[in-house]
Amino acid sequence: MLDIRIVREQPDFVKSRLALRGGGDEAKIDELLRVDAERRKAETALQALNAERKKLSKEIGGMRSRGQDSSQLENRVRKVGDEIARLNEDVNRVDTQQKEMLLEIPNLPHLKVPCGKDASANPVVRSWGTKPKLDRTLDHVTIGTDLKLLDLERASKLSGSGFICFTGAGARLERTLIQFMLDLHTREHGYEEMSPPFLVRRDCMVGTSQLPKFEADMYGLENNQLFLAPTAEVPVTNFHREEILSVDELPKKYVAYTPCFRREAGSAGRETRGIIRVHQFDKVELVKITTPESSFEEHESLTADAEKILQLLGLHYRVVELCAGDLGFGATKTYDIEVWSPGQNAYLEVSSCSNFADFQARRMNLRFKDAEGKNRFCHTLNGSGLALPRLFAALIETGQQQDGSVRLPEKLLPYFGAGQIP
RNA sequence: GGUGAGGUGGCUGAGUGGUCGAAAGCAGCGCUUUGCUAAAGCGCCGUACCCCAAAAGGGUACCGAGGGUUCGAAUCCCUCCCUCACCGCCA
Repeated sequence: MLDIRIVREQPDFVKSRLALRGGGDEAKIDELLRVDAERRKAETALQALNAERKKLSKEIGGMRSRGQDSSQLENRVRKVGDEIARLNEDVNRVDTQQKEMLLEIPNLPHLKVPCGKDASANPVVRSWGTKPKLDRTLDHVTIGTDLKLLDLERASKLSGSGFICFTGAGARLERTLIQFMLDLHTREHGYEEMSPPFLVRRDCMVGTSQLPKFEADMYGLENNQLFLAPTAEVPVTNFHREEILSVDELPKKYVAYTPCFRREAGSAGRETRGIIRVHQFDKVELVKITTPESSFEEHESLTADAEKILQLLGLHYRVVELCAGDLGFGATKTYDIEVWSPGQNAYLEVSSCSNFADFQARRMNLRFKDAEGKNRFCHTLNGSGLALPRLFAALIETGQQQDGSVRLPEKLLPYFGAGQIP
């Protein structure tokens, strides 16, 4: 949620920043300001009437206690009360309208974010390793099915298309990767492990800005008052919603493994083969809550923490910075980490590391008390560390051998108990 | 799922229709006293929003949330949310 004061004081700046996203949101600003002016006008009038009623009611109290007749005054105040009721409705209506509008406006891209319309304009920030030279290149579906690591046909028998069932060594590899990542982030990177609920309230989904705009992409239950979390970002970031944290407990660093549930309506296309885009997938997520002063620095280290996984697994990847037009709704700055998939002959996004600045914190009223004792909004960040199915795919595609087996990275040996499959 | 008890400031906790944004205590901040510590005394100490060019200042709202009754609601009524206890069911 944007700070209405900034919108009020620098509307042209806000509009020009929003325009960079290319979503047409800058057109909403004038209407928002009109509603804001209306709201403040109605509020001021209401407050004046409230002050009058308060004063007169006290007089009535005084007269009664002295045994005087106050009926004339009471009649007068009753009229004021009627007026208040009427104005109150106006204020509530306009206030709600303004809040709803604010919830639909995306975050401003950070000043240093590159301009560009879509993913093709995302600059590559760095890359690590090189594309492996393979004797043959099968894709993960073929490898996985041949070695009985996963069974997509039977999965669809259970849940329809877009679901994975890992089997045998595949299921073990999935579990191994989760454990490996959690251990690394907790032991080496200083994150606190959390195992949150997978179902979250509507308020939480609004807090991290999945709602109201993207309700169609979410799985809702209980008359849409409860949702299957599309990412651990939702329960973990909202863990401290409506709290005032003390400045010396920041930054908060959490890591959580959860399954993630997404409808991804209308996303059929090139990326849908195999396990690349599914309705349920596992993910280890990193979340930080920081001060405004340190969030960009923390963003860099969070991204590095996620990259470390790929480095230890010896998988080639690159990091791209999202241009303004490709930025997610709530993010002010984002790095995507893309692992190389020999089978797809493409880079696959396995992590999206974003700084939301105070955008989410405003929505969830998450604040901290600074050194001067003032309450200020926190900054929130998150990034996958990492998303499992695509990592799984890259891993078995990169490790595939001439004889049909898959060699696994050494680092997984103590976790997996074998250096290759089968 | 059933029954019951509750939700008041950072915390504890008073307050059942009027001058209550809310007693008191604790914690915190400042000052005085003091060789230091301790102790004591005095003072300060919520948040959001609105008005004002700004500051100073002023105002309104907030006692879980939203409605209602009333001239006036922390206090009475309704709905919802949450917490706790016991019972039932259950991995």
